[in-house]
Amino acid sequence: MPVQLLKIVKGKPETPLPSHLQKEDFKHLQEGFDHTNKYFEGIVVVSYPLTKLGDGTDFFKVVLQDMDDFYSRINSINILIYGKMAEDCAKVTRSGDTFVVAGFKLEKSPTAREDGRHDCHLKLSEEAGSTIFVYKILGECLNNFFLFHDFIISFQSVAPKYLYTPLNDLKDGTVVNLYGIVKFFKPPYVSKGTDYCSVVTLVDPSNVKLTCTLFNGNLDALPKIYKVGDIVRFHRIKIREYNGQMQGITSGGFSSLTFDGTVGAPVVPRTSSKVYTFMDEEQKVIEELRAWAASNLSIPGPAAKLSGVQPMLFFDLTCQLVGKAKVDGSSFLLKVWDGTKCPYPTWKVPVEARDMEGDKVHLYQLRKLTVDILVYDNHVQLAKSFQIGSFLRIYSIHAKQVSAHQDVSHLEFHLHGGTCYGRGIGVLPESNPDVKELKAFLESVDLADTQNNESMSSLELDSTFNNLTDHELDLERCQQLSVTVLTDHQDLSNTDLKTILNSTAPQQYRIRAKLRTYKPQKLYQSVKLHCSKCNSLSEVPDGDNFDLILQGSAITAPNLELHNTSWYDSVMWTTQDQKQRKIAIHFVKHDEMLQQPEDTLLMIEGGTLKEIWKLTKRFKCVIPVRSTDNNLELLDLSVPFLVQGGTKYYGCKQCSSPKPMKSLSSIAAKQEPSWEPTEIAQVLGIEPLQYVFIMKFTLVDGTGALNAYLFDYEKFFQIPASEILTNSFLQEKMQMTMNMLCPPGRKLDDLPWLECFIRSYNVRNEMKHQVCYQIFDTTIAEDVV
DNA sequence: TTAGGGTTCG
Repeated sequence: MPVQLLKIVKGKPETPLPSHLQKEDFKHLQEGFDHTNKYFEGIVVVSYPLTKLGDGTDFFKVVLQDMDDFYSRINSINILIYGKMAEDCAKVTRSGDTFVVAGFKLEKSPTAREDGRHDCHLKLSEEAGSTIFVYKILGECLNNFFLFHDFIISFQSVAPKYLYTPLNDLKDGTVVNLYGIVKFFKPPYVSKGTDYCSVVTLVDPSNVKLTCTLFNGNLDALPKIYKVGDIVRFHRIKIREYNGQMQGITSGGFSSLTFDGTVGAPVVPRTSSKVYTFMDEEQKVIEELRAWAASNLSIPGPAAKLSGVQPMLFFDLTCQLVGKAKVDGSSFLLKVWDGTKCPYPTWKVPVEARDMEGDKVHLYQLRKLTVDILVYDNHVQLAKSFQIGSFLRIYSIHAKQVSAHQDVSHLEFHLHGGTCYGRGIGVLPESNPDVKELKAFLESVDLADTQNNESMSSLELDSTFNNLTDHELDLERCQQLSVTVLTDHQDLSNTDLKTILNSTAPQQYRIRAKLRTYKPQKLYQSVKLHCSKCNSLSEVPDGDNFDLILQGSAITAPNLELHNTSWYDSVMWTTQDQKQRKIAIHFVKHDEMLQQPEDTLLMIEGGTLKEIWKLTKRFKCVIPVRSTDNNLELLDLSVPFLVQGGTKYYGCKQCSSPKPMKSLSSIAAKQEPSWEPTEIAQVLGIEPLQYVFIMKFTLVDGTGALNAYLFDYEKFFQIPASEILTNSFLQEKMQMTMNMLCPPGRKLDDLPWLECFIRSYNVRNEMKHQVCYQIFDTTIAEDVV
């Protein structure tokens, strides 16, 4: 058994507690100390039966022993728990469990003299805002997605088991516990009664659906479902027959946990419950449901960005709230952004400046990127309550195309009244992976960029326009200044193209010319892979090929003898579909411990493209592998040897000599493995290919025309070629840049000037000799991109 | 009690 397991068994949970909580020493559990944001941790040495106090309140008492000072004369303290928290806690607590308690009230213990324990006791209840984390003795660990599978599978939990009913086995009039995958949901909305309501349709591997209607006066008590495909666990849901079908409805004591449904994502429950059980079975069930869903349900892909909005359709948007304003009695304005630019003109809802809530400077800075979403009727009350800066997911926004005066149409965003099709709004916590991604993206958005480029993509219906549009102003500017700048050789003077064409190669020139046309016009076709060793260029393989090779490699089952080595932990499961595909994931360890998901490199056998893609959202690096008799190995070099973030890294077939995966263990053993692609490539014997833009510019200056090649990793467009294929924002940025260099439909006179360095060189083969030109040491002017 | 899934008044 690996050594790190003992660390957990001996009562040292590795789980990250909420970061604001600080550990409190046993000896500091005294009156006069401030225990706000403090927690105490101890082992349950005695637990008394659950009882009722005179007023009917449930009461549960345990004794916690301080493990930091085990041999002190006084090292235990009474913990008194009241109400529902007592009931919940009593169900799961056993001697030997570790308790972490926070938000407690400290009082003098009247029984200290008799029981010889601490002279204070701690009182906890849900009403007082207390929190209890219960760690089971056998290595269960809240929040820890790794959960040391092989360890847990070999032990049975000591806690009482809940029974879960499959959805095809529900009976009218019963109260049951169940699991399900969210097939449809309405985010909580204000009902016409006194409560919030959320409607959730679940499905499970029995392929039976169940629609549940959930009510609660407390928004937080309803399941925290963020997207279709999430997995829920409901406890104590009442089953009734309605219109000939089974229906779920909240009953007293209803509680829920929600999990991300993505294969390989951390199994972290989302819940507002202060106490909940979370055992080895949960981990397994969630993983099984994820695997079943991945092969049997079609879970929608990533949601649209504003840059990808389709007119006349409905879409879900993950965004940040920048401003809000009342409009009238039945509608309310949310001003939001997601860092991308909507390619269509969008409306601005006229509101009085004094009614607009939000940071004025921020609203102004983001004015070109924010969109106005008007929400109606039942959504108004909820919308009013949102904090500026919070992250929202707005479900089923209507992108309505409206033709206004002079046939100029614009897009309006409405969240219509009602809850059809899950129409609604939810707040996402900052811990949500989509929010983390969005936040990082928003921070990377350079506002100066969009201010200049704004006019290229849309004519805002904005009263700030004067006689000249920004577009015209830009053109005027371009006619005088160059849209490119030189990064070196400033002393060189210009040479006209005719002189260059009449000269011998090789030479270098500074030129001033206009871009008459360029190839390829479809910019994504300009991205190639380059091997700096053999200087070969190749096309970027498409996903279909990747998928085919993955399917081929999935035919061979993972070799169990290669599982769980000193440097990685392995998990394996079988898909429930007809293919019965076996998937194995090997999580690489560092210093015998698993790292946080965002730092983790994993290897996957038998996964599909979709599964690999999902894993890359959560984990730092994913390497598709296959097993042979003795080793884990890379697949064919037609597929990436590494997927990191959104980028697929390929190796040169000609120059690489792939080594078995165990070569990676040398990086894993390093002080702080950074998992740099170049380093990974090196130990795996891979000569990495670099993404590069290859374009042909036809340049003219009135004296002649020549074709010059652009060979650019990043410098010219200031966009990494490696990211362009997966980042729609960068694609849009590049398209805008090209539109600026070579505005479509313009006469030659109206084109902007480009200052460039070009070098001439000879290309000779048996048949002919040719002089070619390449652009170098040139970049797009800062105020253009 | 409320809602009981299946796009819109604006």
